[in-house]
Amino acid sequence: MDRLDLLPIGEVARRSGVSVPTVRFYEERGLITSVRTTGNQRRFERHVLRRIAVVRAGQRFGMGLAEIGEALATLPADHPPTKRDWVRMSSRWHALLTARIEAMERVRDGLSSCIGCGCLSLRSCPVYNHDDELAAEGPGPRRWPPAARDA
Amino acid sequence: MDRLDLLPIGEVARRSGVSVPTVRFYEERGLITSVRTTGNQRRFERHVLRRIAVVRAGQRFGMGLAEIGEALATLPADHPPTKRDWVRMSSRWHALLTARIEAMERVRDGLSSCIGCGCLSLRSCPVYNHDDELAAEGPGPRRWPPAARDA
DNA sequence: CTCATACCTCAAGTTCGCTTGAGGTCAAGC
DNA sequence: GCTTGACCTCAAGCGAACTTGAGGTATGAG
Repeated sequence: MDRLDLLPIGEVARRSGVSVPTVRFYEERGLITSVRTTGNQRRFERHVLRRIAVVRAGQRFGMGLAEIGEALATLPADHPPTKRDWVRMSSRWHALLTARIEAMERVRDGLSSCIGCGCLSLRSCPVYNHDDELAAEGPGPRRWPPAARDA
Repeated sequence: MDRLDLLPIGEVARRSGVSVPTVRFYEERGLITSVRTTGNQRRFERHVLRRIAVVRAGQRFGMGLAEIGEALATLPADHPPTKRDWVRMSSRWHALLTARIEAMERVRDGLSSCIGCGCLSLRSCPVYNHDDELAAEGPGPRRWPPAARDA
């Protein structure tokens, strides 16, 4: 059964630029899948490289693995995705990214105007008071952005 | 000694919108300071509210507390900062934010062109391969952005 | 057959930015 | 004097995204 065109984990790691434990970790999180050899070793299809590339790209957009996983779930897991699959997924990401960029721009410009007026301590300040639903997110680190609520 | 114009921790928390433990935590990290009453309770000067506002703003820019702390260190800790102090600090942040926004735009636009060519798995892909210094950051969570290395 | 890698699993550690809890003090009103 | 609520300290926990380590198996070259 051990097909030759399947990649062992070290190859996947090398080619995708992540570490071997990270590849296992991504599999554990369901972001990628593998089959096993008769000797219980993982073998990956080539298109997991694309999936890992998507994961890394998503992380650069400030997404968590869970969120990325949802996006990946819209792609076929068994066969390599078609161009249509990519276009669909990535256009959503494009919109999302644009929204986040705009949010950052608002904060940045708020910063300037705020400095102009010297109001940083006031409740009406756009920097101080940009989104006022405080805390209420439970423990764990605060990520940027807290959520994609704006736009 | 217990001055009246100093704020107890609960007031600081309420007015700044963070929790009481968080205020203590920020003090522990040196982001803010306090004096103690005869009964060992914290009392804060009013301008810590501004400092906390700066912390929250910085977090929205994707900065870590350490980085924010460095910025705050350029402000006077003892007396309320002057407008000049703010301008100096915030103009640096403005530049930094602009750089990050531009980086995100590059990634976003790379995403589009990438989809156009269907190359997401290739090493030459601008999304896949945007900054290639991989891993090598030790344990802990990956932050966004990994660093402000670009621009 | 032996040896060096590359792989396996499972458990525990790391950083960040907090929260939660236990157990105790302080301040003010009744 | 008593109770209530805000405060104190210290310790431990959490979620994210991994890394590191211990101890063992597979696979392929010599």
